[in-house]
Amino acid sequence: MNQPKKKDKGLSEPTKSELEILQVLWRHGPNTVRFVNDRLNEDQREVQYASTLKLMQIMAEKGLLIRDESQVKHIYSPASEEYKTKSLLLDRFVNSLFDGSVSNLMLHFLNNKKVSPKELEEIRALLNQSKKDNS
Amino acid sequence: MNQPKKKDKGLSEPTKSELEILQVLWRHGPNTVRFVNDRLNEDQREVQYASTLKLMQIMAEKGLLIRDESQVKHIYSPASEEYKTKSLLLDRFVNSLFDGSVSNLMLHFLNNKKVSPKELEEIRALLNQSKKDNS
DNA sequence: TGGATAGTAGGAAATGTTTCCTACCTTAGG
DNA sequence: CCTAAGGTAGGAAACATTTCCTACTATCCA
Repeated sequence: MNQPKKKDKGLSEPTKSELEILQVLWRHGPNTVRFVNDRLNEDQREVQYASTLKLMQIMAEKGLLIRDESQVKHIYSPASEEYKTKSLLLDRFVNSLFDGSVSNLMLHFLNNKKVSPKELEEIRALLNQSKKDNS
Repeated sequence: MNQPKKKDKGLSEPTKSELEILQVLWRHGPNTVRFVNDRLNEDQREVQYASTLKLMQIMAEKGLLIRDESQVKHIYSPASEEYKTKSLLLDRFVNSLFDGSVSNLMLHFLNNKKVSPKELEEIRALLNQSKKDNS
């Protein structure tokens, strides 16, 4: 009865909808509910303002967002850094689907032609770069 | 009002719990509820038999599983191939978090030291292999 | 000042997911 | 034949997530 209550840090798992909101804030920086809602409606799907508001309020309670109430129009920002949140989600994902192994994931991609030659080349370049850095 | 109802193929998204069940069937092949439930309890977490049964029945209704009722102990098997389901999930994941780009994902990994040197080498080998195959 | 406009807050309800109680059915063994 | 053991089926209930109605408050400007 004490696991899901993580007011501690921004470590709780964002849900799908919550992730959409985080994406907007990551891309465009701290912003108002109005802004986020507009972005969602333009880029993703139709949502009522009140729905977005509610969700962002909940996220603030959960500790996923930080709210600046110093102005009438509250400003929300992600509580945890983008890369941390993504790492968390990525870890869970790779663990659950690919036995925690990124090379398994890559293997899957390669076997299923999910990667364009261009991307392949990019990845190869990345790896070479990291080899240099590490050596 | 007509999108989520996909009795068509096994194309609907498995939920987390559903995925656990699929994993068992992928690893061990078509099996009974009893077998799956035992596996879950051993490998993952405590679940009542009736819960697993219910979930697998629902999955059969949804079209995620196929049920062979010719015997008293029904045999369930995944309706869609492992790689197809994983591709679907992977696609959605990469799209939502990494702009649909695998190299973005790799970049994220590399930047955050989430890959061991050993894994790096494996991936590099995979890439080289695929280079050969394609040329 | 007063009304329109644009916010926030608080429920409540609709959905989606998961869990498991209970009833019933079939089969094997004594 | 009867019973125990082990299946399946059908709800109901507990959560979790999402949506949005409505009330209330602040601000702007005619």
